[in-house]
Amino acid sequence: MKNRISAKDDGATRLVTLIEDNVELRTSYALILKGIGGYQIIGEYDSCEAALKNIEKDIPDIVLIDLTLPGMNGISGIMRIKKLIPAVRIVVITVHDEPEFVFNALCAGAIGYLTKDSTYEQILSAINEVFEGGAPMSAKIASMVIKSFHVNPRSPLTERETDVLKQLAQGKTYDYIADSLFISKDTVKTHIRHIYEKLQVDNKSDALIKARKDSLV
Amino acid sequence: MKNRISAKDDGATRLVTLIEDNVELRTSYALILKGIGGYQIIGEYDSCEAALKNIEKDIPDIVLIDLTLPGMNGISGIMRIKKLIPAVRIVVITVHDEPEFVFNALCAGAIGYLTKDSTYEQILSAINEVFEGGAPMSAKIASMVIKSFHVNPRSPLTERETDVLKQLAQGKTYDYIADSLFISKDTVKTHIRHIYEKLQVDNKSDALIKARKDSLV
DNA sequence: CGTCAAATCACCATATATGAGTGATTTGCC
DNA sequence: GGCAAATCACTCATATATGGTGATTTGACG
Repeated sequence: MKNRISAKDDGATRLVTLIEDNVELRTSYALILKGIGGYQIIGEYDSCEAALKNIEKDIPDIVLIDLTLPGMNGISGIMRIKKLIPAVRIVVITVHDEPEFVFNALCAGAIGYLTKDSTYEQILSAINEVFEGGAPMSAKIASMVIKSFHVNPRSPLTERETDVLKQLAQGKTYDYIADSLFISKDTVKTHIRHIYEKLQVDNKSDALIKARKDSLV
Repeated sequence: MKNRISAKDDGATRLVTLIEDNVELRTSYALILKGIGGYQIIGEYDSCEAALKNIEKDIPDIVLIDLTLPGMNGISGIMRIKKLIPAVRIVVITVHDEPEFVFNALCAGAIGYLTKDSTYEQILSAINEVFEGGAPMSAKIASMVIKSFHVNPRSPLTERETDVLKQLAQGKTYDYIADSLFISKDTVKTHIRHIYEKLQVDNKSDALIKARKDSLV
């Protein structure tokens, strides 16, 4: 290890680990990276289990990983890898574009998410982007991610009611909300009553579930 | 309006509104779009107020907007525009890369976020990307957005405690959590006690604040 | 000028949730 | 054998949430 330079140093070799059970694909990825300078495949595995056995001595800078793998799934794999090497940058390459896969992978620690319709040029530029501090995503994924932030522009709630709901959603108590909005606890209660009426619920849990479902907060 | 074709039709002219108080920049953006086919500047404004007056008759497909503007700020502007025309796609172009600006703009309804160090090529390709269902972001912004999903891989909490905390964070009651995890309410309380000990807090609100701060959920 | 929605505050009553304390069993791992 | 994790039980006091009813002020809109 002493004669290996960290990828953070300028011009250093960037170490890449591949985790993909499809041999053809894995070989393709390896070829893309070998074809250009600056990258070295430090590990090639067909399962997370195999990768995890070696990852602490490989110490890759970046990991390209599929999500559907024999044995441990990719999401769990990402979590375990990040636990062992928090600084590693993990990019998902998968056919899956379902929200569960995408958001679970991101929460687990992925810094990029490419779908398998990506061209080799896109994959390569994604990897370069990661090293420049970016977070590459296929267009559809980026759109899903950004839209997950959007709040309903035509909420039935008033601005003040939304303020209150927002804090309820953060687990704040009536007292805390009253203080932070400079109103009395009774006023908070009135707003909450109106919120429940408008959302047609009769308790906090259901209100928050509905609020999340309808992107009201 | 009857002789105007919606941008959703193939080959139709794409209508763009610009909201930017810096005349030089605004003119540059206009020139970029005029220089290529398929785009038409339907509105050019130096404030949200001015844009909002005309937006319902302009009906742009896309809005390029700055965040720091005279009068109404860009975030409020985005919210109001989305309220009037929910289908419009709004792309922010600003110097600001602070989290408050970024996440507020995204929550308000922006589908893209470019910093002003973007090249004209990047701006143009971003606009095209929007029309292809994408969500263009500058590299640093994409990185901020994705990292906001990451959970701490070295949480002090056990898996089960994390399960409980996750549900607490969603506003669930002890009873609800007990049911959904198939354990007794007393066990839930025990887990919560342990969570409070580990996070060094003594109430739910503070636990959730700390959990969010440390990305534990 | 009248009406209405929104925001504000008050008081009463009850049920539930919460937190703190204490103790105990089982399981699996090193 | 020791330890951490997960499970469940019981008690007690207080905080919190919910429901009901009513009232005032403000600003917007026609």
